[in-house]
Amino acid sequence: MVRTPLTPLERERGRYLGLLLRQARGERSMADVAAVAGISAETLRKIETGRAPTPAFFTVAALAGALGLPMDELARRCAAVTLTSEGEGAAA
Amino acid sequence: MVRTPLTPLERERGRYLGLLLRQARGERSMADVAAVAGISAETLRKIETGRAPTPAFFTVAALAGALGLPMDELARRCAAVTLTSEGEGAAA
DNA sequence: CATACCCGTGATACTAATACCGGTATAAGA
DNA sequence: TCTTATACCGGTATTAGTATCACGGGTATG
Repeated sequence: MVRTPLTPLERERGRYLGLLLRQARGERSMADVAAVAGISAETLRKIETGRAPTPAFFTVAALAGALGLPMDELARRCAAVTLTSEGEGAAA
Repeated sequence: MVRTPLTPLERERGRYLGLLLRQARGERSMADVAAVAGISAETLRKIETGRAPTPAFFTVAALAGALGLPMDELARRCAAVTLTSEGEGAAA
């Protein structure tokens, strides 16, 4: 095993990141936000649904910019998920 | 071509990101910072030298935390590289 | 000289991100 | 009903990140 597979906790953290991004997107369409961020709508959908739990730094940066979200805020809240290590709620 | 290869500009941006991280590391050793961030020293080396130009979001988040750097600052300065699109200096 | 770090590079292994395609489902509107 | 728009899902293709191993150079210390 050379590259460690993502742990369930990392996947949970990715789902939570996607949830935050989706909430920030609000009423705007995926295609719109993806176009502004310069990524494909498919990729945005995968990130929002947590199927791409560890997206690239600049991908998140572009999304955060398009959504008006501070990245440190995102990272902090996702880190909280990792610390609590609940696994089910991922909310609050 | 399904996944777009990294453009020279994206690689340049990655080199600049690595430069910023290296500057922030200062006198500390790679092994120390990598251990604190929870990644391997080899990976940190690749990121700092720009051989991994688009690291994962949480990887950068862990490094930023270990180095006391704000991620928004990092993203902003790297975005400036992309905008100016110089390609050689990558400094200042 | 030997030992031990620290950094750099290359090769290798394996997983994951990104993108495109087709299909499906749902809701709104003519 | 038919069309359109949006989003979800599966598969597929390709590139890239992450980790380990091995080797080399540099520096410092015994």
